[in-house]
Amino acid sequence: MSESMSEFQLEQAIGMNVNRTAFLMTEEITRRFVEHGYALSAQDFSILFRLLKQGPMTQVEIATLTMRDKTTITRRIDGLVKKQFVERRACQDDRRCFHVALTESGKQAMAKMVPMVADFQQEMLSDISDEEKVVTIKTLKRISDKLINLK
Amino acid sequence: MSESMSEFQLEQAIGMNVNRTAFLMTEEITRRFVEHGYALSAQDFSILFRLLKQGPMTQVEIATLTMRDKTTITRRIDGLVKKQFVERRACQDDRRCFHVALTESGKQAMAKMVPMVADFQQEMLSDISDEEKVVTIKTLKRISDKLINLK
DNA sequence: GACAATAGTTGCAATATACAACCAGTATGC
DNA sequence: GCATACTGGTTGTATATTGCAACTATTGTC
Repeated sequence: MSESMSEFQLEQAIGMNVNRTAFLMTEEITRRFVEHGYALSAQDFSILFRLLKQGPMTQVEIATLTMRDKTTITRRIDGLVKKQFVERRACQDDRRCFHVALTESGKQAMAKMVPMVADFQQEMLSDISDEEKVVTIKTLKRISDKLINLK
Repeated sequence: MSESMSEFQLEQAIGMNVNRTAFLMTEEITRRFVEHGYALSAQDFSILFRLLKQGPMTQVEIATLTMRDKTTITRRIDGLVKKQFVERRACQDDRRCFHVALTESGKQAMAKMVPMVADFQQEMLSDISDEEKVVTIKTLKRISDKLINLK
């Protein structure tokens, strides 16, 4: 069942490679954001990106998608509001919630940042064949799906 | 050169999948550590694993391998010393540095944890073919190598 | 021997996070 | 239609992780 302890190699381990790559990609894209005048975390970018693609959503929806506690999202949205990337709009039919939506300046910022991210990712994959990309993404998805099912 | 903004899909993006998978794997393995009575972060495990495989090393060496500031490592090692997983041994030939080494109880803990991690990773990859595993790890390595060269 | 470099620590601040407790509003059951 | 449960969001608080600046002690270089 289990590999023996002496056989287990960290360098060949999927976990170590996934973590390392995630760390380095996040670091580099954050560096590029800063370089272009956007002080934004990769996490915040992914929230903005979802708002761009899927339109306004409530904080609980964002919390579910990003797998964070809703209190964490309250404070992240506070930060994004302060940076004027998003605004909270009252829901029409439910006075408890907001629709968090990109502002005009948020949209303009995304028009700069999305191509930066797309270029960055293409750059990272430049010498990887299409088939290898597909396999890699499929494998990562299967692992994360499996982990979500465990919860 | 760049994909247009409207074409860029987060779900197909390597960055998003790498991050998500890293987050979920880290969360799950940490949960399993706790479940077995080891309150240890995945980061700390990787330090212990390196000490197990490569033997004692200085804090600066650990900082380089884990890509953290040496002050961060000072405090992580403080924590591992407090948990009695490692000890600082004076270097013979250089009175500035320590060799950080696994203690006996650290080795015993690793004898439990390494199979847990190995099993976990095998479990995650159980329905992935060998070839797909190889491709995935190779792709991740190429990306992280590329990012390290950027620095 | 003076000066630069290195290993490690400490003070400090920033960031990220979640849990508990709470408020306000909505939905359900009877 | 009222009591109760549930839901969306906020605030207080605590914890963890991290790095920079500044420092000490030691070693290496010229």
